[in-house]
Order: sequence, then C-alpha cells, then structure tokens
Amino acid sequence: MRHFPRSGLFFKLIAFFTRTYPGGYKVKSSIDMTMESLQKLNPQQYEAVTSDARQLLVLAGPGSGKTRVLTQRIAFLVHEKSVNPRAILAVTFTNKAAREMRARLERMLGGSVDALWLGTFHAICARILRREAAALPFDANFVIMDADDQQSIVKRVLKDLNIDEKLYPPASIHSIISNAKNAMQGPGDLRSRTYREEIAKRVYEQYEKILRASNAVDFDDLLMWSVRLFEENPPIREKYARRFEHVLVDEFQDTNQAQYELLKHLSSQHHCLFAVGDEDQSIYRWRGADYRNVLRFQSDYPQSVKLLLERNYRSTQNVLDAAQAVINQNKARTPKNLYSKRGSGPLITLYDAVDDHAEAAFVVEDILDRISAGEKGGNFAVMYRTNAQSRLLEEAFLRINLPYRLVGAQRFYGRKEVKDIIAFLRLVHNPLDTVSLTRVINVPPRGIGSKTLIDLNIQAQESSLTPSEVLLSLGEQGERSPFWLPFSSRGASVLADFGALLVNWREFSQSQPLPELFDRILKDIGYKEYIDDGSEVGEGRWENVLELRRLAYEYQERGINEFLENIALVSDQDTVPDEMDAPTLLTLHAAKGLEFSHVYIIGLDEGLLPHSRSFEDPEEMAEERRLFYVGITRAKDLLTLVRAGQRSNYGRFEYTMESRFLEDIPENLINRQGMRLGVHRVNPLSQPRWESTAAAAQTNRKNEKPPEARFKAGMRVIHPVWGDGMVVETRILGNDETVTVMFETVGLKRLAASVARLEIMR
DNA sequence: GTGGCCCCTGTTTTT
DNA sequence: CAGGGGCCAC
Repeated sequence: MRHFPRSGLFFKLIAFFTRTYPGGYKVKSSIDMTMESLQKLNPQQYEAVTSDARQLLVLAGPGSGKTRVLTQRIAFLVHEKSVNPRAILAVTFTNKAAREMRARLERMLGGSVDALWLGTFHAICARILRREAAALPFDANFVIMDADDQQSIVKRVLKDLNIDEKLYPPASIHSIISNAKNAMQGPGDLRSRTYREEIAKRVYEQYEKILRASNAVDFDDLLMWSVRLFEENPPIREKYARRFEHVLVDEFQDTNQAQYELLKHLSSQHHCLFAVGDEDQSIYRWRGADYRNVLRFQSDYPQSVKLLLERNYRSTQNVLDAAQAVINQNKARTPKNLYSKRGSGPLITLYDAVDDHAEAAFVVEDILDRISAGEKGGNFAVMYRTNAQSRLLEEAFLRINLPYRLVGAQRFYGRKEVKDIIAFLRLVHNPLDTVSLTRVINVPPRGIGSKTLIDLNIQAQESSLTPSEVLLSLGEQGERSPFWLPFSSRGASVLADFGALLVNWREFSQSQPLPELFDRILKDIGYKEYIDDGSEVGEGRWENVLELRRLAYEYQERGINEFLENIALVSDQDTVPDEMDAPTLLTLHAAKGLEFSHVYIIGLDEGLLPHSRSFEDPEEMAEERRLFYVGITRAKDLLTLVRAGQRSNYGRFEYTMESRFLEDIPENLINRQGMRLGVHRVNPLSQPRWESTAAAAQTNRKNEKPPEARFKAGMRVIHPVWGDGMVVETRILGNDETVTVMFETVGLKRLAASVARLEIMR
C-alpha cells in the first residue's frame, strides 16, 4: 500500500492546485475537505478508503460510518489516484442515498461529478437498457411495470389460460416468475415436474409476450435483461467494463443473483470491486437477496481483502448491547463486536400497553412531551413491521395536532387516483401499454364494459394489432375505420370517442409540456368531478392529484419519459420530506440506512414481530430477527420498545403474546413500564375505545383546560413545533377552544387549545 | 351490456 | 375495515 502523508500542511497546499485528469476532467479544489476528513477516519476506515486492494469487502456494523467510507473512497480515488469520475460506478440502495452521496462528493471535490455513474441497481440498469435498446427486444422508451402492473398481467394471463385463481393465486405465480428472473431463468429454464410448475411456466411465457407487446419491462427485467445483454453481447459488455475502472456497491448483503452477476460483468475488465455490507442487516431475502453473495465474493475473488468496521459512532452502549444480544441468537454469521465510546446512555424503555390504541397514544404523547421540553421533532422515528400499523399512529398524531412525516412511496403512488393519472400519461406516452389501457379505458365510466373490451381484444388479435392501435384507428377515422363495422354500433362509438381523446392527447403532447398535457387530460375526462364528490375523502383524493401535478411541474424540462421512469423507480426513502422537522413514521425495512436520536419500535408481539408468516421457516425467522436488529441500531440515544396486550387484527380484538425477541435483551438494560405496573390512566375496557384514548390524551395534559376563550384573533402565538404564528379565528367547541392559526412555516392550522400548547406572545 | 351493490375474504416487507 | 370479485337489476 502506498503510504499516504497525513500532515495537515500538505493537504492545505494541494488544496490550491487545479488538477487535470486524463480525459480532460478538471476539478478545482477550494477547501480540501477530502483530505481534511481523511484524517478523522479510524484506522479501519482509513484502510478501507485508501486500500490498493483490487477487491475489497468491507463488513460494516451499523453506525460504523460505511456510507462515509464509500463516499470518501470515491473522493480519494478521484483526488488522490487521479481516477476520472466517469470511470467510476457506485451503486446505492435508494435514489435518495445516491442524491446525497453525489451532493457530498461535489462538496468534497469542489466541482460537479455529473460524469460519475451513481444510482440504484434499477436506475443504472434502466439507463443501460435505454442506451443499448438496439440490441434488445424492446425500444428505448419502454415503460417499467410496477408490482401492481405485474400482478394484473399475471391475472390476465390466468384468465386467458382458463386457470382458477383460487387454486393458483396470482401472487404466488408471480413470485415464481420473479424468482426465476432474479436467478436469470427464462420460461424455458423453469422445471415442470409438477402441475403447479407447469402452470407457472406457461404463465411466464404469456407474461413475457404481454410485456414485449407492450414495449414494457418489469422491475426484475431491468436486472435480468442487463445481465443477459452483457452475456450475449461481449462488445457491449466490454464497452462498459472498460469504462468502469472502479465499481463500488453499498448494502452488498441485499444483492440478488442477477445483481451480483451484473457487478461481475461491469468490473470484468479492471476487476476493481469495492463492496460494503453487513450480513446482519440483510432483510430482503424474500425478494431474492442472498447474503451468501458475501461468501461468493470471497471465493470468486480469492485475492480480495476483507475488512471489519466494528467501531460504532451512532449509538449508546446500551442500545448496542441490546442489539448484539438480539442478533447473537442467529447462527452462521461473522461474529462482530460492536463498541461505542458514547457511554452507556439511558436504559431502553419497554412499554407494555393495554391495546393498540393505547400503544399509539403512549408513543405520541411521549414524543409530544419531549418536543414540548425542547427536543426537535425531526429527531424522532416510529418504526413498525407492517404498513397497516401506521394508521393508529397517524390518527393519534392528528388528534394532538402534531405534524409527522410518513415514509412510503406506495402510500402515495399506490393510490387509485394517482395510479389512474399515471396510467393515462403512460398510455399517451406509449399506446402499446395495454396494462394502462385496460386500467383507464373505462375511467370515468364511459360505457366500455367487459363485453366491449373483449370485442376490442378480438379485433386486435384478428388483425395482429394491439388494442390501442385499433382504438387509435377508430379515433382517427371514425366510421371510415375498417374496425367500425365489426363492433356493435354502441361499442364502436364509445370506443371511437375514447380513441379520439387518445389521438388528441398524443398530438398535444408533441408540442406541449407535461403539465399542460396533465391538465388537458384531467379536463377532457372530467376527473375532478369523478373523484371529488365533495366529501372529505373526495377532497383528499383531489389533493393527491394536485400533488402529482406539482410533481409533473418539476419535470417540465426533463419530460414525460423521465417523469414516468422516476415514478416507477422511487423507493420509500425517496419520499421522506427532508425539509420538515417532524417525527418520522416508517416500516423497519424503510429504516435501513437511517438514524434518529429517538427510536420507537412498536408492535413487539408474536405474530407481528416476528411476523406470523415466518413461524415455520427458520431462515425467515432469522430474517425477522435481523429486521429487529436493524430497527434497534437506528437509535442514537433513546430506544423505546412498545407492545400491546391486545390488538384488533381484522375487526376483532385478540390477545397477544410478547415477542420472543424481547427475551433476548438482558433485563438490566430494560426499564419496564406500562400495563403491568399499573401506569395506565384509563381502563380501556370500561369505556368505548375511542373515548379511552381521547380521554388519555386529555388527562395527560395536566392543567390547561380553558373555561373560556384564551385567544383572540390577531394575537401572536408560538407553537413548540410550528413556531411563530398569528391567530386568525377562535371559537369554543364543547369544553374546548378551537384556534385557527396562520403559521409562518406551515400556513393555516386548526388546533385544540387544551392540547396544542400555544404560547401567547406579547 | 353496464354499473352498482353486497358479500366475502384475507392481511409482510419493496426496487 | 378495506379492497376485490361476483351477482343482480336497470
């Protein structure tokens, strides 16, 4: 290894030079953050960043600065090894991580690093496939089918093949297809020893036909086709492999077979592969991730160097001890000894709530108390196993008027109204997209039911066209279209009407920017009237559409293609509103890679965490444990574990058993609170549930229940979270005062005076 | 042939 | 409690 001077003077000196790299790339270093921060690395990190080993495997415990190492490594390569940024490829787990890393690199290197390839596997693959479309069975503006689309394709195929959905659930058939793709298997590679396998194979074949006919790929295809492209086209592979002198991957433990092979292809010329990961944080087995890639890496690259990062910079020792106690129960792992120099810190709280409502109430009240005491809202996170658990939390947050941020792309993009509009846009962009066509052809209802749809498909098939082409012909030529006669007169005219809309939109989109097209579609189909029935729910739906519209605005310059691609590839973490200083609600999966000062993990009950679906399979149980481990290790200072003695699973109340994982945490690290110690304020069984939680929220706020109006319009007030504001309106509702305040930061809010802790300013 | 209504079922995690 | 599918009435 080349010795590398660590003297501060030297670093400051080189900071004044403008360096020129082979290939003409220039970076002007102003303040040399690269070198300055290099000094702050611990010996292991320093070794990882500066090592000359061609293949490096960094096994990094949680909070050990692995992202930092990755970023520094890139900066080091560019700055010290004179590697041209265009010769570097770095793979991150989320788009957000990629964005942040790019920003950090630009700061460190003092210039743009546009030439560096940095993104998720899926985004990188999409980029490659669009570039190399000429060698592929689809063209460059293919659309990407999401999980929903995939499911509906499978359903359609099952219907076409006359297969009973009850016997062969679409989800399970789809997972067979997905697994096959992750293992680089086509329909022909699938075994067919059982009837079930035979079915899956046949569905797979048809499924592929639909994708190709739609000029579409699914998530798994992005990876599979990229690998296949490289396998079957050595010149193309060499082009990329020659370019990428250095390939770096984050979250390596969560790569699947296709991703691993892709990495090997991409680094097949220079063989410089830098992988960072942690077996203990592998939580995506169910989607094909295989932490044994870590072992494969070592046997594929016998020369590779393995480094361990064990020093934790994030958490207190109590948190780490609990985490270790939990993960140590898993066999077959590289033993690590995490240590922190942050001191033992406070005990871990385990709160035993009577039921799920009390669970949510406890969390929210605890957070409110701490925020009121001056803590920043953004320091808090509440984590759970299943998305459904967020609901009670949200209700509790709303009840006490505390803003929160909910993480989850599905939450937004999975909504019907959002999916509808996206489907319209996709259809305009790519009329071959039959999945989208089927989705929206009768939205809002325009008289195109199943019979007409079947006729349309028959017509299309008989003339070897796609349904959209038939539709467009009807739309353009009306009665003169060759397809007019075969339909019933009613069918022909409703189809022609919709076809005409589509024709217009397509023309319109040639000359007009995306937001204009967006508005035009909404107007033409009367979408607002369709979804907004004036109710609160309806208004919410319309607001979602407007939110999507706002997003479309951001893509005015970049265009519809990028808009659709980014929508298809958003990850949950991409949806964290960074600018907002409020507690974060997220699944344990979405929490990977993040950290918070205060972490609450709720639902520590058997069946939820660990989830009941993992009971039979020890491998899955081990993954549940890792998931819990990931959650625990997100906490910097305070960890609070919460469970509920009973919860309403589907409609009915059920008693729960404490999670087995809790037994593994030594008692001396835990401070037990809740039901068992009689801390509960209200007996939930004596009253209706909603009242008990509302009452709990009230009684908890000790004194301030105003007998009469405390506030007046025009008063200046201050809120612990939203800051300064002015009272707009106030009125007495029941035994409480409702105040409407215009805040400088968040605008208009309506608050209950007894709960909101508004302070009047002079 | 379409659309609305009712019943039934079924709950992990997501690029 | 919600979404989807099947059935029945216009």
